[in-house]
Amino acid sequence: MSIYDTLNREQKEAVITTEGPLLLLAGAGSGKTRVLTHRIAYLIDECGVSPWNILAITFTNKAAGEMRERVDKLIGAEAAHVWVSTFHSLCVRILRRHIDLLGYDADFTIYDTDDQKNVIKAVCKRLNIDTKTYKEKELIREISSAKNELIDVSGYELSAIGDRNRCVYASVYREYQETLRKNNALDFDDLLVKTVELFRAKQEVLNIYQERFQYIHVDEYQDTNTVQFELVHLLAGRYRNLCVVGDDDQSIYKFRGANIRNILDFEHYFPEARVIKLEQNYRSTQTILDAANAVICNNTARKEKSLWTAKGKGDKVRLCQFDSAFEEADFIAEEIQRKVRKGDSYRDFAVLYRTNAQSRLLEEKMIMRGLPYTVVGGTNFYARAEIKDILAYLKTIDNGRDEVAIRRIINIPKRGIGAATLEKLEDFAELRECSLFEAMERADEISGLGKSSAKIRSFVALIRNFRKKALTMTVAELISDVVQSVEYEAYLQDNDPDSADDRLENVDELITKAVVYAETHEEVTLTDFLAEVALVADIDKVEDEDDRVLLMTLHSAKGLEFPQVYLAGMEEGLFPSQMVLFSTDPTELEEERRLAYVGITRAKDQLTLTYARSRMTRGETRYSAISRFVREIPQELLSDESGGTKREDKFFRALKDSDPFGDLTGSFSGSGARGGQADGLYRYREHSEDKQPASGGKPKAFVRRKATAQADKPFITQGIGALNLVAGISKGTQGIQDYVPQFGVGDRVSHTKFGEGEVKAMERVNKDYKVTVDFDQFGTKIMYASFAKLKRV
DNA sequence: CCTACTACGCTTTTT
DNA sequence: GCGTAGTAGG
Repeated sequence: MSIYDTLNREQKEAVITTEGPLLLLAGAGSGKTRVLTHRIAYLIDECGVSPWNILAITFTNKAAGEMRERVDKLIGAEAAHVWVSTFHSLCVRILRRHIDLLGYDADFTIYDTDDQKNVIKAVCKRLNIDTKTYKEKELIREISSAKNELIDVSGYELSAIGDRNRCVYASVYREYQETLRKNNALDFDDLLVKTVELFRAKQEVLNIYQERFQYIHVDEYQDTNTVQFELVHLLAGRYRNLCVVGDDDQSIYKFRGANIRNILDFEHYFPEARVIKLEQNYRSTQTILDAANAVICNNTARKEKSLWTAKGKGDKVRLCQFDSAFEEADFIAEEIQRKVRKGDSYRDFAVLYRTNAQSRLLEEKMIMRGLPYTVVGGTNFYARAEIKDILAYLKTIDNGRDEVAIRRIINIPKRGIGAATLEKLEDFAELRECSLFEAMERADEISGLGKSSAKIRSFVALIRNFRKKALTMTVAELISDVVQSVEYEAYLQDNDPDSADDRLENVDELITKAVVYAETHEEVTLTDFLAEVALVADIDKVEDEDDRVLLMTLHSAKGLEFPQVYLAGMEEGLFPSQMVLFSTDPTELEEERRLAYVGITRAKDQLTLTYARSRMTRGETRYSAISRFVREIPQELLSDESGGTKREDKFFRALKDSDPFGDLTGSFSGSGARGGQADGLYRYREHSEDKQPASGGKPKAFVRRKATAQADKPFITQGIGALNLVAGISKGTQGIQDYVPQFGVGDRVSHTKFGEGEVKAMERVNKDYKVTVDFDQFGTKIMYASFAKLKRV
């Protein structure tokens, strides 16, 4: 009995086809990760390949982590030498070693979208470009797609000749790229582009990695873009042992430059390629698969395949219609609550939706019923203002050339260095061709600074002092020191007392992350930590052990599976989105349909499609027809269980209706006219024009409670009183976490890092608990319940 | 230089 | 409806 006996015939074949290019068309739930991990095991155990020579590339850290774990389990300690990595972190590792050959320093910083926007803003100002006509977002997108297509500045300029608009883009692209270089920074796209540049320019470097990575695996190949394709192509150029795994039906990242042709034309690029299809699905019931197949077969650009399962038919796909999104959300929360009472677990459920904005209503209803849930996505932890502030300090300490970072913190907390002073510094820096920080160091050479001069001096001294400390302190200690030295807590309190506690917790969590990072990595440098932090996605942090309902976008859900799935907001104009409906490019609708396919195939046992006839979007109530994707599912696979709202007749009439938009929406004119009713959907203003004056401070914020409770123990009895319903989560933050302590003084609790201990004291601090725990091994620690994830034992 | 108010734009998806 | 960015006034 070997580990390979559990594989089916196609899977086995994929595992033993180790030499040459291999395209693995792996349908949803067909066990592709199993195949990949077994293939790696086979290479090592049966073919005598050194783990050192194996590379596996994924898109997310989470996927990389999972694969790493499974490979470890399969082959043990040796697996540590297999390189399992995301595209971006692979590139970071390579660039840290060789980027000096391209004229950057090895300690380059990585810019996220927020940083990019700041650079673009400064660039536009410098070039006198009106950001009203040329939107920053638009500019970023244009530059990003150019990079994804491996078009460099000169290439872009060439292609822009004769086109005024594109000439403006070209000038921004050039200036942007020069700014990044000056700041010794790379954006996400650069990480890939520069690696390709490096390989193309330096054959000797490419040789190293071609020799190193003799067997290359790429997961989610359908989502690769041109740069990634080129990167893989270059790496596999010598040995051509390239195994790519993907499903063209799950290609959903075109907006990010993913090129579906990479998978569709694989055999064209590699004529000697073997192609193996994995069509047996181990996840879903036949009914769910039939529904998925029925939807996806409306697409034209795809490789023919058909999923089947040995599982039975299972329940029908349920359709639930509601009058409003409010009722829809309430139904979902109510039903989950009911099912959990009957014995299901929270973690059995996922609610998937098209846009992040939809999470709001759902969250509210979950809170009202006390269901523990996690929202994946939305604002990334590392994109929060307080985290970015601290990271900007670290970046300034680490890389003095990072102007974006300096500008962010130069006056945070307020130290009297305002726009005017900053401008003088910048002028000086430009004149003397030095960095902004150098200009600050030479502040006494700049005339007209007046009192600011002393303030700048003390800022410079502050940063220098941090740099000195950074040599001996751990990252975590350095963060604490920064927070204390600049009196960041007081700054948060002054700025917005309501959110200060939450924000401080986030800062504490950052410290925790630094500690964990140091524990799990050897010889941690500040540079490493900052890079790690820059490349973390939200989905990476979802912990499987947590028993909570997951709310997320369809995009985030890819690769996951749940016994029971709700697809909410199945409406024309929402899903498929309006943008797509108005696009002249029919492939966009196909991408949207693939998204539907991804959503449907997440469900193992039960799939529920919900649809609201009216929905508030951007302050307007919109009425829409049922999604065409629902209509593409054969009626015999559906059952209407609207949970009490008896509307079957009308509902099915709408479904059967030959008018593609049913009787529920108004005229649909694709005339291209904007606004009003011309987009085919009835709209009207819900609110009277004479709004209440915004006196009395803030508009009534959504009532959010940063707590949940077990369904059978309502939160009130947990000691979190009704007062806590008052808005806890403030601007910019999201991701409501469960922290109702399920323990009290005297209880034994366990902590992920510190092990077990006894609760010595608990103190209410605003919306949180400060818990004092005496740990068996680590002594007494005081921590906030909200993020310590203490569990009673 | 900082604060408070207004106006705008946003919502498709994110490594 | 909400958050951000920009502007006017202190």
